[in-house]
Amino acid sequence: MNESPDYMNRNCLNCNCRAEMFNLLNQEELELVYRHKTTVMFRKGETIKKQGTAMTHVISVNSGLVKVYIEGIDRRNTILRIVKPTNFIGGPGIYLDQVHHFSVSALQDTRVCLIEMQVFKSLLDRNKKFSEEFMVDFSRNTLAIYQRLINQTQKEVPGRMADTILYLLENIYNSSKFELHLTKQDLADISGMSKDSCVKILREFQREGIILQDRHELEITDLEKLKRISRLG
DNA sequence: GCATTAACCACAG
DNA sequence: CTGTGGTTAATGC
Repeated sequence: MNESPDYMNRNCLNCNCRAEMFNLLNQEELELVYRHKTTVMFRKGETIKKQGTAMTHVISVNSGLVKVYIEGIDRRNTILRIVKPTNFIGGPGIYLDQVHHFSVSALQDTRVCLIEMQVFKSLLDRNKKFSEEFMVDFSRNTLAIYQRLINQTQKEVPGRMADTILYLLENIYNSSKFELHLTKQDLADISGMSKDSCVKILREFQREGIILQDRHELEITDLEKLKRISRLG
């Protein structure tokens, strides 16, 4: 093995797996990123960042899939978002207290770039367009969390699960049939319900012909009905 | 009260 | 990890 993988040699300038906001940096700025980042491979299940630790880096997801989640009371987790390539993971710690307020772990083998936070901040400081795009990304994520807060507090279990399936369909997999990288516990942690309720409601959806579960594959067979359940709560 | 919902628990595959 | 059934506590007629 004399050859290092392609991504090790590539500088950030030509990289096609960087998060979109980095497109707004010029050559000099991208070289700065290149000098202050490391590219790391994580195996499925590994923890990429741990809630409560010092926030030394921000993350750009190159390949794979990760979950961003809060470790709550009594081993209960709440998944904030699923992040696919090529997206960015920052967080309130950047400007607040330099601490990770959530954990990040790999749902499948995943490659990420870890960019030194001080360098990232200096880029936000010197490049207005870049900083604006960062704000847009941050705001979008915030809005999505607001939406989910409403869904979870004002809908019952079927509506919550319908929302979760629609979220995966529209934001992550973009296909009515996909290999699910999440466990039932993960689905419960996104939907704000117990694992038991999650299993039961998915069975119920299957009985009603809304979805088809086959091992780790999930197919949505009646999208209209799913949307109706989401609407009615 | 009574019915429904969903979490909790124990346990089997 | 996934699925099932019984129990229980909260909520809404």
